[in-house]
Order: sequence, then structure tokens, then C-alpha cells
Amino acid sequence: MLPQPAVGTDHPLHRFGPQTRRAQPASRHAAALAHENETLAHAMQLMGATMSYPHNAEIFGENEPAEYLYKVVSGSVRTYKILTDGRRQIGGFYLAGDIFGLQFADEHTFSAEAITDTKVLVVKRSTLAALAGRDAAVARELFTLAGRELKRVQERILLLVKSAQERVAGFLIEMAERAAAGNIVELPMSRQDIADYLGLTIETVSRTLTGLESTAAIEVPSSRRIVLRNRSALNRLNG
Amino acid sequence: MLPQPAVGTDHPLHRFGPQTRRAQPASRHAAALAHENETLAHAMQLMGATMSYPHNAEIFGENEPAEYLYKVVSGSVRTYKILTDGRRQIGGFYLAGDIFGLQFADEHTFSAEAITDTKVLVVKRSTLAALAGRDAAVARELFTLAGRELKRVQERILLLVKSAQERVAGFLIEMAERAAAGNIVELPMSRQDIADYLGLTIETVSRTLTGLESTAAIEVPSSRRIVLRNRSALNRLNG
DNA sequence: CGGGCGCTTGACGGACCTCAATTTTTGTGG
DNA sequence: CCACAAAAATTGAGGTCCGTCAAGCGCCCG
Repeated sequence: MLPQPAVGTDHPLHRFGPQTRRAQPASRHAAALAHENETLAHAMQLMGATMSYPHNAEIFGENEPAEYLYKVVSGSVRTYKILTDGRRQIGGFYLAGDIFGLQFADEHTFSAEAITDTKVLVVKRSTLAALAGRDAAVARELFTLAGRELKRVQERILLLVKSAQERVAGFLIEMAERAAAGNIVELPMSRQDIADYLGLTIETVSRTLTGLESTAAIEVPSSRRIVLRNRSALNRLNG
Repeated sequence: MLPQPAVGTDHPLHRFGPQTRRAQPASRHAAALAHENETLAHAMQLMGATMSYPHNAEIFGENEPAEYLYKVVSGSVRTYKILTDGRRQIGGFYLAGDIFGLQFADEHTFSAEAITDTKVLVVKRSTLAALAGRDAAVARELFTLAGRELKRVQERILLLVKSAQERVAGFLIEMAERAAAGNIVELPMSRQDIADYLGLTIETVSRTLTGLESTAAIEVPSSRRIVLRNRSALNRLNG
């Protein structure tokens, strides 16, 4: 998708050696930033390392110690859990710019995999915690982040109690809000991923998409590309 | 950043008059407490007001500004949302000791009602935020709280994709962990509440309970009282 | 060009919802 | 404390949505 993002080279300080490190408080940076709510992003870039994961590679596993916080630079990530009956439940999708690994427990409660070839910025949790202790703006941002995550999960609960059509419509609306270029949504994930996210089967997802297409609410020119033709109809379905 | 707020309530000493106030950091108090993770509970008691709500009374409404944080002193609370089709989705149940209203947004995303006659401790969010800015222990506790809430919601997602029997079994296990006296679980909420929590109908909930009773996994001596007879069977159902 | 994988489409059955009647529990006034 | 009414919960019958099983199609990659 993005050919060699310049972000990857965005000077984690360690590249230039320790002498570039300065003992200035992080809050100094905040003042220098146009938007103070970018303090965290800034800090992550400074303190983090960029890692690359190919298609389907594991980023971390369930029950591993949760040492790091991750930010998607490019590509896309799914978190998931395998249930005892063998089914897979997807915890969430994370696209470029999203932060994941924000469990507050000592261990990850989900595993994480790259859906497509993905670059992520990795920051030690303890480092961020220390920074948050010094810089209230960072602490506030972390709270905001936690709040967003909580809200997203709560909204998914609302989705999961609805009909298949409503779930798929809701999913498309969510993805459109997060990753739309106009009315065209490029889905990085497979039908199986979507099904495991929505608690449906691939057959039902597929049939529902076909159904939406037949009512002219969407078009599906290729399986990973969806064109939203009638958003208000989708919104109506979403409830 | 932290302009010495007049909120002299940051420790118990204020009870003995303003002259006892000292310019010591709040973290000192944490060390004085037996369990440092009770700082927040302590602060809430000092700074909060106790309010009483009768059966079915509204505590706050969806879309109202979220000014307060609440802690259940006695009784029980449900949060919920009315969907556009008229159905009601319950966001969560909160029992004695639980904290709710922990949205991070400016407005509540759910309404809250007392299930039974309930007393809650109410604390202004802004007061807590100020305290968290001064006292890192409080900030940490708030994070822990947010993490617990997030985990609970995530686990509910896992529940919602399962069969009716698994959902009900999971619900009983959850309630048993939170409010059990031995093997006896007293449910404060109605079947309708349970159904709206699990995304089922009251008929299905009722039938499922009857089914579990017929397999000797539970007993239902009265509709709000459940006796767990075979926890391992329930755990097996829960997946 | 052939094989494999992801996706779609079809037929069928079962789990859960809907509608309805009955029983049990709760609340109220005498 | 009992009688009655209202609400909550249970039970039953029938219908529907979605899961299961299976076949067929399209696309990518070797």
C-alpha cells in the first residue's frame, strides 16, 4: 500500500547514539507542539523502535507479558483469542495510526497478528508510564486512548446483539469512518476475519454483502473493496 | 500545571481543621495506608456525597454531561441504552463496591438506574482528576479501574458470540465470582435485565435456567436465587 | 496451465425468537 | 393475615434466521 514510508526512518534517537539524549523534561516538548494532544505520539516516535511484520506474522501472543505499547505505522493488525471450542474471536482491527496493546493487565489477553505486511512503532510500557508520571498531558492522553478503546468495545457489544444484516452494516460503517477514501472502503482483512469479528460465519457475511449489493446499498467490485452507495440505508440498518 | 487547589480534602487530616494542612505531596499518604491501592476509595469517601435512589430510579441519563464518578455503597445498578428499534441493551451491572460512570467522554454513553434501592457515593470527576494529577497512586488506580472495566467488556464480547446455554452459564459464573455467598447467588436483577444483558429473550433465559436445573448443574429455589450445584459443569459450558 | 485458496451460492436443519396461555411472585388494601 | 390485582416468570407451539455441509466459481501464484 504505502511504499517504504519515511516514518520508518523517523529517527528513534538511539540511531544517532546516546549523546543526543537530553535530560530535558518531556513537557518541554509539549509546549513546542502545535497540538498538545500529540505529545504521546511524539514521545512514542522518539522513544520507540520500528518493527516490521510480514503478512500473518505474530506480533505478540496471548498470555505473554505485556511489556510494550504498539502503534501501527502502516499496514493493519488483528487481535484475537482462540476459544476452547476452537473458534476464533477477533478482539479488534487496528489500522495505520491506531494504538494497540493497551491492556492494563500484566499479560496480554489477546494475541496480535499482522493482517497485511505491517510496520509498528514499539514502545516500552514502563518508559511510557514513567513519562506519564512526569507529564500530565501524556497521562491524559493515555486516558483518552483508554476511553476510546472502551467506547469502541462497548459499541461492538451493541453490534453483537443485532441481526447479521445490522452487524455487517455496522461493520462497514465503522470501517468507512476509519479507513474510507470517499465512498470506497478497502478492507485489509479476509471474510473469515470479518466473520470472527462479528460472531458470524463467512457464509453469512458473504450472503449479507450480496444482499446489501442487491438492494443497491453497496457495491462489491472485488472482494476486498466495498463501495458505499447508500450510506443512509446503511445507517438505517445499523439502527 | 497543578495550581494548589483549595480542595483540602486530599487526606483525612482536614477533618481536624485547616491548620493541619501541610504542603506535603499526596504520595506520602499512600505510604501511610495499609494498602496503597485504597487511596482512591479513601479519597472518594472523603470527597464524595452519598445519594440514595429507590428501586428503578434513574441515576443519570444517556447524553447527560458526565460530571461524576459513582461508587455503589449498597444495592445494585444497571447501565443501559435504548436502541432505535426499542430494544434495550444493558451495558453492565454494578454491585456494592463497584465503581461506574467511568466513561472518559464528556457525555455518558449509557443511562444508569438503580435496580434495587441503592446508595451510591458520588464524586466530581474534576476533583478526582485534580487529585490524580497530584497523586500518582490515584492516577494508577484509575488506570487499573479502566483496565478492569475494559477487560470485563471484552469478556462479555466473548460471551455474546456463544450459544444461549453458554451465555447463561457464563453469566452465572460471573455473578458467582462477584456476589456469591458460598454456592448461593442472589440476583438483584430481573429476567428481563439478564436477557437484555446477554442479548437473549426472557423466554430463552428462563428455558435455559430450567434446562440447567434439569441437568443438576444448578437449583432455582426462587426466581432471584440460584444455587450452583455443579460448578465444573458450568465452567465446561462456559468454554 | 493447473492447483490451491478465498469467496460465493445452494439446500437443509436447528437454535432461538415470537406469540400466547398459564403459573408464580409481588404488591396493596381491607 | 388474607384477598385480590398486577407484574414477573415459566411453559408451549410454531416460525425464522443463521449455522452446517457441500458444491461451484474466480483469482492468484507457481
